[in-house]
Parts: sequence; structure tokens; C-alpha cells
Amino acid sequence: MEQKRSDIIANQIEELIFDGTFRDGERLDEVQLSERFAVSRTPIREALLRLAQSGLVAHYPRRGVFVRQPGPIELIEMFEVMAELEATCARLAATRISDAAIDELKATNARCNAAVQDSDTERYYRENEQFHAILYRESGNSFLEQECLRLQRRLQPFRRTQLRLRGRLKQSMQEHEQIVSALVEGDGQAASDTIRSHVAVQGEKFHHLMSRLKTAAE
Amino acid sequence: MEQKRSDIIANQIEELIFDGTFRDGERLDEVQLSERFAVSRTPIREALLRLAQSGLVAHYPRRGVFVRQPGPIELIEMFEVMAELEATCARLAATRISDAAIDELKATNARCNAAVQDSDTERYYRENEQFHAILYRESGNSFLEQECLRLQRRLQPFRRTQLRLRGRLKQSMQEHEQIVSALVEGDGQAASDTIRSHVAVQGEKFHHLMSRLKTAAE
DNA sequence: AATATCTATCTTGTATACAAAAAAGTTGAC
DNA sequence: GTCAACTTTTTTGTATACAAGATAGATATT
Repeated sequence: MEQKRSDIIANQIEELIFDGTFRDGERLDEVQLSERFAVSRTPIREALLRLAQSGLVAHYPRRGVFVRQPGPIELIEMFEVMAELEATCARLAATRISDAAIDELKATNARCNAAVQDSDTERYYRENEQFHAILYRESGNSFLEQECLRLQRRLQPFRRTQLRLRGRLKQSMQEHEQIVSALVEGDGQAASDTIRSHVAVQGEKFHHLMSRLKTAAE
Repeated sequence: MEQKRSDIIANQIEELIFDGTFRDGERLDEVQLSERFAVSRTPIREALLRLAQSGLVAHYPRRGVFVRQPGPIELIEMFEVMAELEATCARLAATRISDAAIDELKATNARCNAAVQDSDTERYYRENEQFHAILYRESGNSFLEQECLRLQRRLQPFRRTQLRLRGRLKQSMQEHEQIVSALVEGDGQAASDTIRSHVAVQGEKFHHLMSRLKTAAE
């Protein structure tokens, strides 16, 4: 399955928004973008329309496309939904997960720990995402899995900003192990509750971070 | 906020898929569509790309766009997710809902009942959707609300096919009242559980319907 | 006759051209 | 000098033109 040029461009623009090249509220000019990527306006437009659908930019007809970063309130809301979706995954997975997948989770956790030891944050993030992705898959609900991956991808840049908080890493790893234990025992309720707070706390932490920044700015 | 022509066309194509004009697996030819709607290929392409993102059609690069109706398994999965999202709405709404919104729910229920009396199915569907939409709103989480509306819209045509089953209407109305009671009492758990089964049963019923159809065909 | 390869046609993906609406700049009136 | 209306420019939305890949058909070979 080959990719279209507009798809590649959409991902690249997404990256440029994530890394701060395009700021919140900034207008994305079609002509400028077409010059930057050395293509015509057509694939640029298709890319922007895709990003508009995913919510990363806002499209005001006949006025243009503007970067639309979620504010603190919306972020908390998104983390709240993510927590619920993942909690559902865990609950379903508790009765459906295979032994092979349990081993996969344990192996991923081990690699996560190793990454912490090596202070390899990049690898930590990757393995952590992998852990959650396995959970999505083991929910046995492909649609749920896809929705989770979509939201995970959307929240990815904001996870990174707040995971650096002291002590969080160790606690996060402990929670991962608690989740695996609950799944092994087939305790859907425990797995569900643990992962709900595990994810929700990220939103909370972000909230605190934001309030502090806001207070400091005043 | 004005609408683009491609947006209008997207909705019209969506309608044509829902009403069966375009069948599952059918290829949607850009040129044919542009003749049908008397526009050029450009707005057609934009509309199709939007539908591809929403999952209603599948887009295989350089090969075309094909209608992609969810099969029974995917439908059950989608209803399962819908049930979980709505359960979350109910749980959150139990602590956040306003007295005015409670009255709104009661009034909507009353109109629902009236529609049943008049055998006005069209109006029943509308009021029923309204009831659920109020719940989404009263979750106090705008992002969750939007996600629910999105999925509700996607499942809408399939709800219609199976709500006609005997006895389901009366039971459905009873469940609505149970939900309101739970919200009045602030019992998030009860509201959540009631609506989860209320929505999930639609997926189950559909499942049974499909198996029967499948058995009959063999 | 069946299959494989080459060729012609069709369809999508991209570039360019044009139309219409919004933004910006200018001129004029008070 | 300020504000408003008109004009110019810019930018989006749509149409058309062109390029390249995919499908289908024809021809040749075994």
C-alpha cells in the first residue's frame, strides 16, 4: 500500500506543529507551504484538510487554516477520555488476553526499565507506547484499538512534556506491573481502575504544571 | 460560518451510501460523481477524502475509493465503544448535571413517549438522539461530547434498522427513565451501568439479527 | 488453448489556470 | 487627523490540463 504525497506532507506539517515551527494560532498559507515542500497547492490542500479533520488545525472556509493547539482544559478532557478508553481496553483484555501477549507485556516492561536505567528517554517513550498499544490490541476490539491509537498519537507530544516530572517514572513502571498482575489474575476491575488513574494522572499533572506556569506568568 | 461545496457534497454522498444507492464494496468514480453533482473533480476528491477519514469509504491510493460498510463484527465493536463512551458521560454527568438539564431530559423523554403514541418513528429517533446528546453535553467534557456525537452519527443508520424489534421501544423508554432517576440521585454508577447496557443491547440485538439473516441465507 | 507480455485505455494524483471572496491599501470627505 | 467607502491585491475555492500508475485488452509464444 503506497502512500500519497499529500499523506507524507500531512505528517510533515504535523511534525512542524509538534516541534513548534508553526505556533498556536498561526495561519498556514497554502502558497508558502507549497513552496516549502516544492509541490503545487493541491497536495497541500489535501494535507491541510486531513489535519483539520484530525483536529490539529482549524479550517475556516474562505479564510484559511490555523494551527489549533488544545488549551489546558481541552487537554485534561482528552486525557480523561483516553483514560476511559484505556480502562475499557484493560477490562476487556482481562478476559481475552493470551499468554503470549502477557509475555509480550512483561518483555516490554523489562525494556522500559532498561531504558530508564540507561536514561534513554526516547526509547522509554517508545516502549511505554508499545505497552499501551499491546493493551489496545488485546482488548479484542479492533475499532477500540484504532480509536485508542488515534488519541494516543494526538496526545503524544503532550505526554512528553510532562513525563519528566521527578519520581513519576518509577511510579509509572510500578503501575505497569500492577496492570500486568491484574491481567494475569483476570481481574478486569483492578486492571481497569489501575490504568484509568495511570493515564488520568498525566492529565492532572499537566493541569498542575499549567496552573503553575500561569501563576508564574502573572 | 459558511459551508464549502465539497462539504455539502460529502454529506450528500454519505446520504447516498446510507440509503443504499451506493452499495458496500462499490467503487465511487470521481468522474461519474462530478457529472452527477455537476462540479469538477476537485470538490469531489475533497469530499471523498473526508469520507475516507471518517471511515465510511476506504481509499486505496491510485486505485480508487470504495464504499466500506462495517460488517457485523465491526458493528458490535462500535456499539461496544459507544456504550463505554456513553457510560462515561453518564458517570460524569451524575455529579455535574444541572437542574435545568434534568428538566430538559424529562421533557425530551415526554416528547419521545408522545412520538411512540403517535407512531411517529421519525420523530422518535430524533428525540431519542436528543436525549443522548443532552447526556453527552452534561458530561461537562466537550471533547467527550464531540467524540460521542461523531460515533452516534456513524452508527445512526444501523440503529434505525434494529430499533423496530418488538417490545424494544417500551423497554428503551423505561431505561431512559431509570437513567434520569439515577442522575437525579447523583448515582453515577447506576446511571453508567444502565446506559451501558441500554446502548450495548443495540449491538447485541443487531448481532442476533445478523446471525439469523446469515443462517437463513445458507 | 492457455498464459505471459506488451500496448492501449482509463483513472487517479498533481500542476496550473481561473473565479470569487476576503484582506489590505488608498483616496476622499468631514 | 480620523473614519469611511472604494479600489487593488491577496488568498481561497473550483475548473481544467497534464503526468504517471493501474487496469484491461490484444498479440504472440509455448
